[in-house]
Amino acid sequence: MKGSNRNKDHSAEGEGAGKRPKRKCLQWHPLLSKKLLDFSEEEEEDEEEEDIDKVQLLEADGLEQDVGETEDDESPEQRARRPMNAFLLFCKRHRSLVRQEHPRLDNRGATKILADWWAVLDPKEKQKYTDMAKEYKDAFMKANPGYRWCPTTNKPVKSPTPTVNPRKKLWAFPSDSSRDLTTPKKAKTEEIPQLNFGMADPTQMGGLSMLLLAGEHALGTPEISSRTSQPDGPSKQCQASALFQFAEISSSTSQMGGAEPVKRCGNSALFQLAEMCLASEGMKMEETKLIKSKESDGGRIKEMEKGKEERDIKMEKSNEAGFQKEAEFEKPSKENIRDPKDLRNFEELQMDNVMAIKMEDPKEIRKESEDDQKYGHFPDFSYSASSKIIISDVPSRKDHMCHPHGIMFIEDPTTLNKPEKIKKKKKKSKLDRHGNDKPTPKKACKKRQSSESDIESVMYTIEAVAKGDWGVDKLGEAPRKKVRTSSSGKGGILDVKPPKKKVKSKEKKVSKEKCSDITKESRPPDFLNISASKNTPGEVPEGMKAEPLTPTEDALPPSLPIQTKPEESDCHRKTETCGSRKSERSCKGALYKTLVSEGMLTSLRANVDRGKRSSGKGNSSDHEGCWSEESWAFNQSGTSGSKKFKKKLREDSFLGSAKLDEEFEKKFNSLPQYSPLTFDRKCVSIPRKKKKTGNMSSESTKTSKGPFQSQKKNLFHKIVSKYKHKKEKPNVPEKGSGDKWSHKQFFLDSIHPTEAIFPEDKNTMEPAYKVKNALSIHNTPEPAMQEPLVGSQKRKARKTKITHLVRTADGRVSPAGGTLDDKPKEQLQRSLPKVTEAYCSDDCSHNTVEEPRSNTPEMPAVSAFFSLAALAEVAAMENVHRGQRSTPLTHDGQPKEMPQAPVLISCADQ
DNA sequence: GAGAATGAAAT
DNA sequence: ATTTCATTCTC
Repeated sequence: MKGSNRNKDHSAEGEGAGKRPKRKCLQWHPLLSKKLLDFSEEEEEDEEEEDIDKVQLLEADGLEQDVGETEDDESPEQRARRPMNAFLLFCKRHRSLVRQEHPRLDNRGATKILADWWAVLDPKEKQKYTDMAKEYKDAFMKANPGYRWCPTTNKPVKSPTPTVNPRKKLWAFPSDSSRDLTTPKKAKTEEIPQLNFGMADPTQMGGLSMLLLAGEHALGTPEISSRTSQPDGPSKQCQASALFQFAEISSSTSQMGGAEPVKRCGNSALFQLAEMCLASEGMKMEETKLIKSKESDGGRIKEMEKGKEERDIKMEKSNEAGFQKEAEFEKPSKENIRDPKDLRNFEELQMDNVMAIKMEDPKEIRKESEDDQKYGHFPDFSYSASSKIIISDVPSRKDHMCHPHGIMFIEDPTTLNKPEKIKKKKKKSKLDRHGNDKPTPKKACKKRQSSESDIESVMYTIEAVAKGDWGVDKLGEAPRKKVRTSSSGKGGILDVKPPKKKVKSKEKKVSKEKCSDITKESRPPDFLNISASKNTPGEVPEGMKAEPLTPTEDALPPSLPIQTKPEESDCHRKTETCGSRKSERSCKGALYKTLVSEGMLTSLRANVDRGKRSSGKGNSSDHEGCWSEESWAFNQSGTSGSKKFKKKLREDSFLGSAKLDEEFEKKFNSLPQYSPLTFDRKCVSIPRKKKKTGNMSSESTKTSKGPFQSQKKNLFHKIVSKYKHKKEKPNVPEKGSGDKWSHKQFFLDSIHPTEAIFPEDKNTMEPAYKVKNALSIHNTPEPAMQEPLVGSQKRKARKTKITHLVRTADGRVSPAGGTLDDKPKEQLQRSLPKVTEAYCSDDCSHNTVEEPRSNTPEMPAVSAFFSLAALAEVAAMENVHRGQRSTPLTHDGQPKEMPQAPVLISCADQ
């Protein structure tokens, strides 16, 4: 896609100014863009030359502030993109959902919807995003002290053209220094992998490096900067926010690329990532059953150094593998690259790279041993990062993928080497992990699980957890829940750290004991963990089933701890299965982990109980099934839209930015994601409120202003457009959307929200409604007052007006502006609005805790949690609701029911 | 490339 | 107060 862009860039560069330079603010490195492009399209070689050119260009641009912080190198590049604000984060996270819900809508429409959602979003939830944005911004600023937002006036002439590609999502951009290293060259020279390394390190790492810098600043510890003192870093980092950690990771990676890859690799995150990669690869290999498996094992083995039982076994394999490795070293990477399509190839490449690295830099590795200590601290990060990266790569299939992998590998190798010596310190954890890493292939799981089995497994796991069986230990250790909760409560960032530690410990234990096969299984857990970080719960199963490659990876982020137990059991049972594919067990384990991490477990447990009591399994089973399959898709996407996400991953992957993105994403993913349903309802109800205030303010402002007329025009225009959108929407909200959501989204939502899970997901939509109805109580506390002060008043005004535009039950649209209009609506909604709000899955969780604020007489205030009674009510309501739908208000219009009707209406409105 | 949203920063 | 630009991605 962006090839054209690249061309543009070049031309632009040459031509210079162009039309609009994007302003310096954009940080995008021309190099990166070019490189990326090159990679994708052409070969590595070009990159070098281009890079040079780019550099020059950059220099020219450099005038700007640039930031310099980092080394500069390319000051111009330094400019990173300005950090996203809360709203943007929200958009990024939910856009995919919106799109899914409303495929027809174009981005604009989606954006509008997102804006509506945002407007409706509970302050608490908003705050999460705000915090995240702030955190990121802080980190960013630290990293780039000199960074100016954008010099509005200045228009740096040159910069613009180069920046063109920008849109790719890079979060951060690279610190120059890393880039300077330009490891890429090395890579380029010979093997793709190397190139990848180089590429990845400098450019991609840049963002990370920035983060690192920020972290350093924040911490005040030189360590990071020095990198040498990495060991300290971790601990401090831990203290620091997740972003910082990311930064560290990135830095480590960048360093790798640059000067001393090996050492950095040694660093915790990288190391872990490497391990993860290896493990994952190994897993895949095993799946394939081909030689590859051997290789992977060898890689692992090295990592395993710690010398556990597994290690020994692997050693044997490794010997064999090693053989191949050597052979491949020389060229295999290239070949592999060519074949990128095949995942296998990728894996092989990665393996090769790793091996090569090890071979080359054994010395460094030793040095890194020091770093190993660090690992203990950060393992999680690395995992997540690695896992994500891998995923991205896989999906991409393309050569670009290679880059990321290469990077990853590099890190890994170093780490591997280090571990041997270091073992003493904290390796255990790592080792365990390694063992775990091997997790079975997701695919297998999927197939088997396909439907019932998965569900059963899930149920089983849930039950077990509830009982405290294996789950207990895990749970106890498993911080995930905590994390989740914390994340839900706050930002995901903080949460991240704790879990990591736990994971390691767990991992260690588990890994050892398990069989070699187990090792495979163990791997999945890692994935799970990752997923957990993100959000995706049921990933495993799905990944297993179809296109396991990309999806599976995403789906299964690593969650070490949990895996262990399941794996063991699995081992017993299914060593056989293990060979071919993951055993159900493994899947379960992964699932379990995921659940735990997500915080879903608790809710699931509750649901299960309910299900048993109240209705039959059917629901639960369905639910689970749905979960596994559909959830998976979501997982793939990462929390956000699956498809989109994949695409992104691909792009990112080549950029190398993938890592950064991933890192960022983790946190980003930690952010709650809300189901459309919740928003829809809210939108209906809330808008009004806003309208009141908003209208007032907006109107007043408008009137006061001179531009009023122009605004009017705009308004009109917007209204029209909006109306259009709404047209499309209406369908969605009701059933169509519901169906879509039903499983997938619903689950997703439930995931983040932690607590709020609705037992009867099977029907998804319906249940949700029910629940909502039941919950009705809660509701909109804030909305009333909320005034969208923020932003330009104009915008608000517009928005408010727009929002005002609401459809009445009749279906006609009434301009929102009129407060008067609201009345009728309010009356209708009165009952509803509250309910609707309450229903938001996310909100529900919160709400539940809080209490129903608004009490609508009608709806009994259901306590936050659904009791059986509550469920029953909901069910009843739902039935009623349905009835109404089919035939509007057939019943006597009991006051209570009325609310429901409004709800429907609201949906329609949307 | 425009545009749709919000928000933060800079002017 | 106003202008930029951050993200996303169709048209």
